[in-house]
Amino acid sequence: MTNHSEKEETKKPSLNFIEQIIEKEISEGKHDGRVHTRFPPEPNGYLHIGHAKSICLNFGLAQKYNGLCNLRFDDTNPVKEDVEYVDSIQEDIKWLGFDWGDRLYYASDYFDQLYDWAVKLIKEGKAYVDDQSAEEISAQRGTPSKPGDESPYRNRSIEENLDLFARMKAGEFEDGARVLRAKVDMASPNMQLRDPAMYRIKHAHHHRTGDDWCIYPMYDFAHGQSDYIERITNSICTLEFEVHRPLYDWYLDQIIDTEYRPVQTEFARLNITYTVMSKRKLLQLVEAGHVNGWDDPRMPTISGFRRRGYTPESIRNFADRIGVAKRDNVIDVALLEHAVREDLNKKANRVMAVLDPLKVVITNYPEDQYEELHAINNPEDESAGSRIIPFGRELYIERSDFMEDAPKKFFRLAPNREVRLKYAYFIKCNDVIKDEDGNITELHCTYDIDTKSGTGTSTRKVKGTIHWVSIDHALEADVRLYDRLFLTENPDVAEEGKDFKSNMNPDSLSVVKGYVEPYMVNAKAEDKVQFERTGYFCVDKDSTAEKLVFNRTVPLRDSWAKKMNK
RNA sequence: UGUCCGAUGGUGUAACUGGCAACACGUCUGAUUUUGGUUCAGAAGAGUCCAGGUUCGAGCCCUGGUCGGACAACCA
Repeated sequence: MTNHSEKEETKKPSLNFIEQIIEKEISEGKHDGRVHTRFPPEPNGYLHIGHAKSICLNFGLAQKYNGLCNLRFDDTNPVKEDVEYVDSIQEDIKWLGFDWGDRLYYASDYFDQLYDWAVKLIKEGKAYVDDQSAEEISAQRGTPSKPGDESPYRNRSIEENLDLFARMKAGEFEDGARVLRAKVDMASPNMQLRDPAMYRIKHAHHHRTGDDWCIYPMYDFAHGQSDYIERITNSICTLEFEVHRPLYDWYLDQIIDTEYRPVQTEFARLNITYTVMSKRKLLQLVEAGHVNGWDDPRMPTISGFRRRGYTPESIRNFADRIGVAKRDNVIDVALLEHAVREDLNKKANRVMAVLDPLKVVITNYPEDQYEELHAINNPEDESAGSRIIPFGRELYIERSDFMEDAPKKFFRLAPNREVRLKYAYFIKCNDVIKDEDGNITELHCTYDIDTKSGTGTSTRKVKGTIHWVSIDHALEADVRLYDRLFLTENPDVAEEGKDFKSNMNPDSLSVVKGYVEPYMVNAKAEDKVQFERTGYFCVDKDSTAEKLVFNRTVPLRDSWAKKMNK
């Protein structure tokens, strides 16, 4: 055995810091070697690519270490939550390729247990009912550098607290009239520990428990306990919950009577250039009509990416590559685009489509004659097979593939220059026809019958190959050309008095009428193709037999355009 | 002004109990190509926030700074 291969075998795959923690726990026999994670969305919006990172992390860890991952809706605030979101979230996770088996849970499943634990805390003198308003409590909380003041209700008798809390539950009080607070430490340097609210009164209809409750637990009083109930080993969340961890542990300390205890670990959330990533901001875009719903292909939501033509594999690969760490990060959107191109290059059939048509008449091709040409569906995948393309006297080519005063390096069509029509013949441009305003309306070309594709009869070579469609056979299609939603790398940096919306790209969507080869007649929603030399496209759900609709997923890399810009 | 967290090429992530800073994206060359795509070959780009210390040896350990982030909803 060579030294080299020995090294290969012994080289450990690099682990992210959470995997290191887990492997250490396993080696120490913690949790009996179990790994059980959970993905805990609040059903108050659609999932975005940042959630995809968390989903891939939590479900991925469970897969890797032979464990389980639960789906748990964190539904403790009925005024913001809705079944629409419960449904879309499940659909998106499944689409991404993950499965929670029969472990679909809701924090609201635990409301009775949570209530009992709250009563227990009251009985132990560790919780009290506060009659003050939210404003008063807030005023007493102090600041990060100044300790808070204790509530005048902090030392009520246990009996009175028990009575008041029962009456809160019974609906005797109005929203906001009272709140149950944990008695921790108003002088704690950690603001989260300054007697945090455990329960608040909300006479609101809950999407699952209906009108059973009019008091609802806060996130902090529900989350750790839910983890505990589900026997979660690793409770993984984003960095902003780091300061909550002492409270997470404090609540657990009050209720735990086993050796087992869940551990919270935090990682940095995902940011992407030219994108905003908060549900609040995305909701604003939807509600203000800046986009057409949560699944608008310009949205960084999972449903938006799905409609845009991204594959689950590409998103999972992306999540893999960005890694997991604790420092703030901004991922270049080019990495995401690379991930889709890489996947689609292998999977998407090639098809010819002209998006900005220029008519070409092949003057030496007989009128009313047509022929069928043979085309490869995917040069990267032989099993994709081949198809037939109709060719005739009148064609469309891309306007950008013709230049009247072409530089030497322009390998496309120009007066007296020759190009190959992909899968067809060489053509030479003889005449440029213009209207009275000088706009080019038509090209007259001649073709060379000896250059037919695949015959090998041509001895000449030509530098460029362009795509085309036969006018008589092409199908008309609406093609939606999507571009980035924001003009600046960090949309949150805005001028004085303005917000992220001032950085929106006014041209993030343009719809053009294009022509595609007849092969696409039976295209179904979410079908993905590459329009040869243009980009990857996906059939939109708005598409019908009468009117095809395509969304541009991502353009092809274009080194020519790059050169032209210099 | 308190507590907690973080700092490695342009970006992101690695570097096992200290041992010549690696991989990916991006950028740039060149080759191949019936997609100016793909593929292939190659290049440039950091000496690891700063200052001390421990050590034969520090990105990793210690001390002190600097900078950045999080925390003051009856949101999650």
